[in-house]
Amino acid sequence: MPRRSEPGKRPTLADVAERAGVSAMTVSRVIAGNYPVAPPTRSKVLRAMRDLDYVVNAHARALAGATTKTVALVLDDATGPFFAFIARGVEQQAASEGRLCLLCTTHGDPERELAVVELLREQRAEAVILVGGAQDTDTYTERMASFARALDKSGSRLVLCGRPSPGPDVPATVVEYDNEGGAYAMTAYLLANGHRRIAYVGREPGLSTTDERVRGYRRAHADHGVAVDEGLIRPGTFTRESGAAATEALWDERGDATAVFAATDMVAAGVLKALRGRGVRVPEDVSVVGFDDIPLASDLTPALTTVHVPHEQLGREAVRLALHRGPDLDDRVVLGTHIVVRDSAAPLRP
Amino acid sequence: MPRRSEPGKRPTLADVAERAGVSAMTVSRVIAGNYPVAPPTRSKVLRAMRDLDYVVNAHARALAGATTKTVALVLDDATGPFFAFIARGVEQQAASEGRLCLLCTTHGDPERELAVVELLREQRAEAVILVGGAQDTDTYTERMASFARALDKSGSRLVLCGRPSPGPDVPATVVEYDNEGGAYAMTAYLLANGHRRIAYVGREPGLSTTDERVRGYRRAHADHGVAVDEGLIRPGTFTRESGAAATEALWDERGDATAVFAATDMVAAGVLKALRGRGVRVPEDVSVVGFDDIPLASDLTPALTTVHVPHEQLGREAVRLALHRGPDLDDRVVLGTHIVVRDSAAPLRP
DNA sequence: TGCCGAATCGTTACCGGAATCGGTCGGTCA
DNA sequence: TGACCGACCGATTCCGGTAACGATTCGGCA
Repeated sequence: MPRRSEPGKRPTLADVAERAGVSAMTVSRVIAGNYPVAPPTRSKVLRAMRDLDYVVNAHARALAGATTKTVALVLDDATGPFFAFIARGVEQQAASEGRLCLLCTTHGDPERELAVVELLREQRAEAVILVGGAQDTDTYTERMASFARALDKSGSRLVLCGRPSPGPDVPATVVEYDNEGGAYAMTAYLLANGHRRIAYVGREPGLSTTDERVRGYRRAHADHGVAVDEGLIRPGTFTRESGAAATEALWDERGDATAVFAATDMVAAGVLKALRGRGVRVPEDVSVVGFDDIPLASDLTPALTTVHVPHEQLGREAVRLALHRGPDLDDRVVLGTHIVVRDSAAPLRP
Repeated sequence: MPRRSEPGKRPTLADVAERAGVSAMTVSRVIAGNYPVAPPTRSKVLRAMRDLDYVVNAHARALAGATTKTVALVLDDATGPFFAFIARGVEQQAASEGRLCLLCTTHGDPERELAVVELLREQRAEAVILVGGAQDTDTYTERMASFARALDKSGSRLVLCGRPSPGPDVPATVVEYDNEGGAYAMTAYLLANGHRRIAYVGREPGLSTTDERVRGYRRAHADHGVAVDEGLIRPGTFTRESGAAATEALWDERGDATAVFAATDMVAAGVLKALRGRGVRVPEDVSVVGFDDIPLASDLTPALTTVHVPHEQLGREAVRLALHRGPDLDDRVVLGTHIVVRDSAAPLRP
């Protein structure tokens, strides 16, 4: 028998069905829209739905076998310089595919990352998108592989976004961008402008991102027949302070670099600050370039020449690939990067 | 009879129960932990859960009457200058209260906002947090009231964050910050520094935020016995370009302002750029101040003196208030603002 | 007139947990 | 010694949908 609508409760399918004088199944079909329902019946149902202010229960629907229509985005910290752009890409693509987006943060804590993944297993999200963040590479691969398998068992797809692939035979999707190519192009640009002593500032040890960028830096040197001066590759973290400190140290030690390739735009901001403090003019005396193309880059003085990373597209692709997977679609995509020329780099002056 | 665990399926409560040799209810109690279970029984159950790699189904749980443990955050655009900070506050507080966070964006489109609210009604989110964004004030109040009532019927609480209250008798929670007070303090600061002709740049018509700030601006003038020169209050939107354009127009028309109060930091960036273009020195010739205290503020040259808005706390309070409501807790909270003195404002020089 | 298939709609059986209810068992207290 | 209490556990029902299958109606056509 159809459940009568008690006053305090939210209306259910059965309530709508009763009011419309049809069965619950018919109401369900009207909502789904993928099954023929006679027009008069349909309008009766729609009317009842409106009268009762009925809304489906997403959880009941999810439980009954339909998909959850949910993707989850996991990032270090929502306030990171470019996470917002990835989030926008993810949210937009998710919305356009009729999905809702769950947001979690880990603050770079692997333990919390694990807890979050467990939480998302409970949620049965269709995709779990892990974004960026520093990784200790020794356990990274197996951690990701374990996440991928666990999520797979719960019916979710793991997507690694801007993170290295955990290797083959792991049920995960990877969306990366061309770190090496970007660094190569930028280094080649500086070399073509006559620079020969190009410092690389902010090499964070054990971070694949850094390794790839340095690889591009080296390859560009090799292709231009220029030997890399190892003393110009300076370690550091991806912060403004680190960029400033590394620059101070470099100039204290030797002041002969004519260009500085900062590991990130944030590092470049620190580099610029340190150089300004020393009275070094940019780009007249020294050229400075960055990587990422965050909004800050165009706000700096001088506006920063940098490598553009398609953050928003990264997020979009992550959702797209996770949702429609097939034999024709690849499990790994590498998005292109390109340099953006602004005012902080100039040809070498004799 | 307990359902036997078919190979392909995810394990359920019944599977765990069967393996542990107890009833499903007992397993449920072990998980909930709020009901006595004999230690041997408990460990048997825990073991079975581990063996089967069991995870609860959040949707089944939500359906069975427990709460959804979910809050929803709705904002214009994740890449806005301070939305990320609100998002961080919301996510952190949600996480610390054991809730998951749904993220939706509207791109300032009221129609999409409505669609999003409907979607969230289906999700039965415990709280729906609407953040900032431009509002056409004529229909705003009734729209919010309608949202509040609709969500209330679906068991969700509407939270307006940084938005004006829709009035009493509406089942909504409001978390605001002191726009008028911040503008008052900043204007008073400039007046105390000897400035008498203080331009207000970026009054966006029909936006309550603007109205409140201008009110503080006026009140400070009145309290200091200084007449407001209406010609110094300039309209505009909250963008860099608008700030630059308004400054150009103002200086073309009259160049006698000794200080500029920009409606937002972003506007201030435009003001600074326009002044720099005209060779006007900041703060030697003209003082410039902003509102919001976004990261950009400290990156500008000179670093911007501005009004700090506690964005992160705003998000945190939104979740906190929505979750534990009671007769002792208020439905409306106004967070304080305060000025942050940096380098862009100086005493008036004779 | 009678058969057949398409169009519609209802019935039944879950989905995976939580809550209610009731019952067993060991021990306390008068 | 018997009433009573609290810890502990299981059967049952319900939550609000969906999928699969069955039933019914009706027009076309032989």
